Amino acid sequence: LYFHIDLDAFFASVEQVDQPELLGKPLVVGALPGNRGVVSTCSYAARRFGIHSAMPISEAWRRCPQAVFLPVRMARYDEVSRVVMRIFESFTPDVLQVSIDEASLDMVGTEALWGGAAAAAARIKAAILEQTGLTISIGIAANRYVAKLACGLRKPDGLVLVEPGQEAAFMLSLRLADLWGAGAKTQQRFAELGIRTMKDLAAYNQALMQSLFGKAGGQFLYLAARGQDPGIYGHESARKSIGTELTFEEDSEDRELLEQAILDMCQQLCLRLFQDQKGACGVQVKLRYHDFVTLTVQASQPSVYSCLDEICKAATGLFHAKWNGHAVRLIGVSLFNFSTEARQAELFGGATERAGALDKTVFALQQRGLGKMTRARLLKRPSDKDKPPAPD
DNA sequence: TCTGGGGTCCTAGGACCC
DNA sequence: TCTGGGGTCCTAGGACCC
Repeated sequence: LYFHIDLDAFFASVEQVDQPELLGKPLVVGALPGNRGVVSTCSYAARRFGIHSAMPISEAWRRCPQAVFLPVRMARYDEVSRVVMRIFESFTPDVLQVSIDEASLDMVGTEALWGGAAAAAARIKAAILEQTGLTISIGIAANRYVAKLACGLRKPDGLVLVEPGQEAAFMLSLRLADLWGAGAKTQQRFAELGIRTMKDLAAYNQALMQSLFGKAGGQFLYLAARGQDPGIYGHESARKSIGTELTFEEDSEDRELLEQAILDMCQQLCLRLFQDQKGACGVQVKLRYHDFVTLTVQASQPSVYSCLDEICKAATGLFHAKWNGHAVRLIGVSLFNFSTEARQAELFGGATERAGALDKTVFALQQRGLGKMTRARLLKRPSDKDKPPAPD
């Protein structure tokens, strides 16, 4: 059997563990009121006001001004997440981490150790609560997909077991809106096609489904509707891209400011690349205008970008190739096509020695938390780049 | 004061090659 | 009295999830 485990209102719950006086209160973790942004997670008390994840923070504020609003402390949640995953691993060696707050456990063969499914689930819940103060919800089923859906059914602190052989019947008991993998657009298509229930959906054969929703999409829906695992967590694959993006508090058409944002983001990404000892052959820039129209441009080359400067140049060039001069709401940069033979020597010191040396200085400073490069220094080239940045 | 930031995967269309 | 056809690679956009 598979156990799908989900931490309840994770970010909000961590804040409540760290600040017990917040327990039971409406708590919203995400953007701060007055800023652009959305709710990341909120406590169950906040949900009673109609607040939910991805809601604009202004709307959350309107619904419950007396709520406590806290910023996202991702480093802290990562830390707690690692503790939780380690506890899961004490119950079975086969833990598939799905996200920061979810995991899928293969519990086959652990009966002798932990007893039946219900007993094992109780032990896991107790261990997590005791060691972290957090509650979890667990779904148990013969495949990972059904286990995941079962997990979402009763929260918080839930436990739902789907008896093997009952997968198809279980699916029929769900609402169409609960079908994981069919989001807003697909739900709209369902409505247009007159599909209103899981039963309606399960009536479609595979060929018809694929003609309507594409090869992969149709296959997914066909299997999911029957409670067969469409393979959502199939291959444990390495990360394929890293990226960062920024929504400005006010839309901007200031060229220097936009370029500066790109340079800052390239620097962040380079640091991560450096820490991971990877090289990237591809750069992508993303732009969002005031009207939310979003576009992307990318470029890739046969070999790895060899230094911060090269990545910045590529990103800035892509930006100018796309930007129409209108006010920009968001800029993003990401790197992809990681080189398999990423050699750090080539990456940060080889061909372009000076730039490489500069990069190293920047990274060394950042890693020691000793301040940042100034804007001017990042912007100025090439006369400035021979000198290492002053450490103040 | 509408609409974050981190990702993954799929698809359609054009370029290019044989 | 034309303009095949298949395969692969790349790019941009989009759907979806946490």
